[in-house]
Amino acid sequence: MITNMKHIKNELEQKGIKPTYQRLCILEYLHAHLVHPTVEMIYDKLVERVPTMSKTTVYNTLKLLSEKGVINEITITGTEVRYDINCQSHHHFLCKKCGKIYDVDVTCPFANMDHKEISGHEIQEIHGYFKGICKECLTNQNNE
Amino acid sequence: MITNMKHIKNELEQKGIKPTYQRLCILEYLHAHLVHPTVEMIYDKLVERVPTMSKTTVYNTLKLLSEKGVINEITITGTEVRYDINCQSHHHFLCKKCGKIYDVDVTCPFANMDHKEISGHEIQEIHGYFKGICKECLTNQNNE
DNA sequence: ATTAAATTTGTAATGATTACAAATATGAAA
DNA sequence: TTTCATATTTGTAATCATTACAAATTTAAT
Repeated sequence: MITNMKHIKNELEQKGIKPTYQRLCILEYLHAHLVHPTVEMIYDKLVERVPTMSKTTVYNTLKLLSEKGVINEITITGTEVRYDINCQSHHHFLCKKCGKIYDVDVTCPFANMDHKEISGHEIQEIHGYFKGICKECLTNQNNE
Repeated sequence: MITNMKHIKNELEQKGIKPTYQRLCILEYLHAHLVHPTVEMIYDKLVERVPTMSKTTVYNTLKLLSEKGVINEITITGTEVRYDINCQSHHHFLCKKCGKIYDVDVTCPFANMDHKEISGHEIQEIHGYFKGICKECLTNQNNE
């Protein structure tokens, strides 16, 4: 996947978002880090390169990108929002032990749902996720 | 559904949870209020009947019940956890406008999944939800 | 260069949740 | 029943994520 600044600038412009430097940095970070980072993680890394970066800007930008459909909010943990670039529909797996979120390769069962409503409610987003113990933690358990 | 205290006491005992008065009250409340309440909502109502009830107890109890599989944590909103008695597998719809969470009557596509693992991760919970604008808010919009 | 609008920034406030220790209730043993 | 150990509950203080807000800065158009 080509994710240089020029492409990211295009991505923002196509969605009608003014491509400011901060926004470019934040979106680039998400393209480069597909581990579903928190606001904290994004801010901590970016502030190293861009010392004037403010955490409020990270919040504002993520909110804007989310509203415009560029990224997704992942609300699995209940304590903090994680962020994901909005690519093809996929699901997530949250490890209850280490807290890591994995992409899961199951095709969303509702992705090709012809109707965009359910019980009269207008559907805008479809989410699915699993919780449990991840592969890595399972093998670690056996070695203890 | 019969949800008197005796049945709720049994429910707790069968799961190996000591049926204290506070726990009975909290679980009874969840049985009687299937609107996916927050901790705040549960506490505010119960403290009227049981003035000594502490919010920490509500937190502790909900955590315990959740760990024992008696109830489910719903982490759709990202800002607060909602609670649900753990009945048959179902999905949820969150209205982005009014914040209400509806039960949605779609059979979980993964419910009868024969394998309890995915990509090597051990599956303990399966969740699915939709976000959008609910029926009620849609009709209200048209009247404004 | 000027000005208005949009964006960014820092700080303070809010709200949910957790930590923790004291108080209380429970249940078994004497 | 009394005593003692353990589990539970309670209240307060701390923490952590998020939001509110106004001042500072940047941007874009005139």
